[in-house]
Amino acid sequence: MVTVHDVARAAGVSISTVSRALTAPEKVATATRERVTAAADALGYLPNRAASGLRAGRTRTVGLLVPDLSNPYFAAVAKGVAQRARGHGLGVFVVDSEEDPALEAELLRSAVHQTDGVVLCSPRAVLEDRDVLGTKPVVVVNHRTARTLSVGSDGAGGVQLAVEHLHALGHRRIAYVGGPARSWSDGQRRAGLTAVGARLEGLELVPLGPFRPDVDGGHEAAGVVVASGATAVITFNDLVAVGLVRRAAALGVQVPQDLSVVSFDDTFVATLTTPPLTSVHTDLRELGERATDLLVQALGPAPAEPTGAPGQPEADPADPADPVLVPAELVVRGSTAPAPTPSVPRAAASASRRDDA
Amino acid sequence: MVTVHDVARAAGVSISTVSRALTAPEKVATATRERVTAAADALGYLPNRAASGLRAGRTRTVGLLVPDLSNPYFAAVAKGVAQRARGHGLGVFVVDSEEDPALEAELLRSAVHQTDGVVLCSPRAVLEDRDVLGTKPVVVVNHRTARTLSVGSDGAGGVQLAVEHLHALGHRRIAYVGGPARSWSDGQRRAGLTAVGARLEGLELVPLGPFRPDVDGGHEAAGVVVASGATAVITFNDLVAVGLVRRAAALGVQVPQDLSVVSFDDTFVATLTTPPLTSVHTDLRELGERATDLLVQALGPAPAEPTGAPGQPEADPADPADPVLVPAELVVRGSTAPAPTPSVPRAAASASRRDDA
DNA sequence: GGCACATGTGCAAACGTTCGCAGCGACTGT
DNA sequence: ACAGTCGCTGCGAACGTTTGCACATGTGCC
Repeated sequence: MVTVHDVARAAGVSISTVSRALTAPEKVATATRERVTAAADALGYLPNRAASGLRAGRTRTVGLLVPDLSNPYFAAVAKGVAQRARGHGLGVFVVDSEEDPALEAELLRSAVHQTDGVVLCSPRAVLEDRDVLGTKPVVVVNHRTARTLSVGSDGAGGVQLAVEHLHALGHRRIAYVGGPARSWSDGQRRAGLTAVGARLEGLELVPLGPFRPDVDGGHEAAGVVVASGATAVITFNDLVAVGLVRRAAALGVQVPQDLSVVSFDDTFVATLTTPPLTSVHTDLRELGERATDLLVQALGPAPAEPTGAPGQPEADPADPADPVLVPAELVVRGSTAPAPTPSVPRAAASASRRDDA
Repeated sequence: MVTVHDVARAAGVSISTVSRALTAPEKVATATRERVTAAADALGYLPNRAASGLRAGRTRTVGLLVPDLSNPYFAAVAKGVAQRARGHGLGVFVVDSEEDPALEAELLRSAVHQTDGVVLCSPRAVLEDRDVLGTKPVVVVNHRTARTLSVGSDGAGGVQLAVEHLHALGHRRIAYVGGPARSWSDGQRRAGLTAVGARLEGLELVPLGPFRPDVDGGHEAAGVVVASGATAVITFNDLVAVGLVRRAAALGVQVPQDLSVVSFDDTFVATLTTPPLTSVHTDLRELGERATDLLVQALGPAPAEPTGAPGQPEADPADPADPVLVPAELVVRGSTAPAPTPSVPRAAASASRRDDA
């Protein structure tokens, strides 16, 4: 193993100079620096992370805690984190909590302990562990907490895009198939729903659920949606849409002729179904990237703060508890179509109401 | 931050004893050990990974290098690795090479340097870096090299299952839509193809390709497959099958009435299509787990070998260069059906030939 | 020409842990 | 009863790096 000593000997300087030449190049004369760097990569020197972490107090490693690494959603976020971390010269320590809240709490604690900060994805446990959260910066994805920074996708905005799209196609009665009750994302979307409901007149919005966020949940939702009399439906994610479309077909309801469907997430599943799904797209890689950027910013210039508030972004006037939102965009595919003609009278009624406004 | 010193003080022993009580419990008297462990988790002590890694020479961390973390295939393998590593008390340092061979080589080098060993998934680069490979154990997934341990899915066995299934349905002319030319997996499958071709008589096997291992590759393959006159086709993976089924339908060839399709991998994509795909399933989580087990075994009891062969599993008579194979199983769904009747004469012909044998 | 000052470099002390070595008591065999 | 042994524990030195401090040299100013 080649160490600073070897490089120092080769370059004819002391180990301090080597260390400085590589970590704080401006503190060293240009000629010396070049000699050092030349020697370093001639010998193939790579600094020992353990040693530097030990002395400097920061490990140049971030933790990434997800409920399920094999879930394409988290996998995409993880990729964003990994990519950005590498850009910042940070390593990624990845942990899978297996959807278990108790395990998650334990792993969070250990992850925080051996990294400089953690990106916590869609936490399943309520995080109240003050001593864990106080010590190092933690960025939470798809969740809001008073004590940490957070990022999330703009579910409210996404819902509004979806509703506007359906409205433009003439739909006036639109159902929403909700996800897990305690989910922040679901809350965001329901909030967006009421917001757009207040804005666009003559619209009847039918929030349903909670349903499980998978194909089976879609199966269960299908009956309720059909019974609701809605001509269009927005689903919590792609998988729910898949289940819903399939079961609806079994009930004799064709998509998109009889029922328009807009899903959330726009994973590649959306492109595989027949018809392909119109979906609210969020760039999950970007979600991971933004989370990492936020974390890096919180790590900031402070080399090692033993305690106290994690480095506040001083020029940012926004409440740090408000999640940074990654914008949503609507990708229109084959699962949405103009509202079926039988609903024309209803559309006419609502149009007249709109004239009143 | 709570250190061994704090625990030692609380337990009334020296720091050496604390260290031993936690890392080599058998070297310490039972009473003392209990006092130490009690003090340790009363104070919430967690050993500092950097310090222990520095002194002990092993980091208790494994590296995981994948071409694309957001690819569900690798995500599943990654989950297996993460799970098993946790079981062994190891951390996972994850790196995404973004499908770039040059980047992969560089990242491999750095990953090897700061972990105890690396699981390298489906390498895109030829790994010839002797000094990298010599120093720490590396387990390669889906690849065979002379210098490292490896695991892979039993593609040859999988092909044979697929062919037998199709043969039993009366198919006699079966195409194979191959993946990337240099791919180990593709090689395995072609080998399985010739093996089963030699075993079952009256069978015409039509290897095609290489094709890109995605939906577009399937699109391109469709025409060739239809032109080949095969009544059944085996595809390199699910996505290829999706593309193939879709384009075949456009050409007026219905699956499974006119053409039976068996895909590889059995990701959840296989369940989402219409018809759902008959697919050769490999437990990817298990692939990751086996890789990790192999790595742990190579890490073995040896605390820190500076150089030389990575600890050989002494009781294992098999050539360590032979990949450990994870078995494949066939999951039968809707994309396979009895061979269309026009091929009956051919089936009869081959049946008569079989009588000869 | 001497003084303050900036700039570049080296020395040595940490960081928290592990582990070789030695000491110390208790137990065993003769 | 005494030497030898063994089980348990503490001392202190590493591991490779960073960084405060001191020192040497060169530069500008009055």
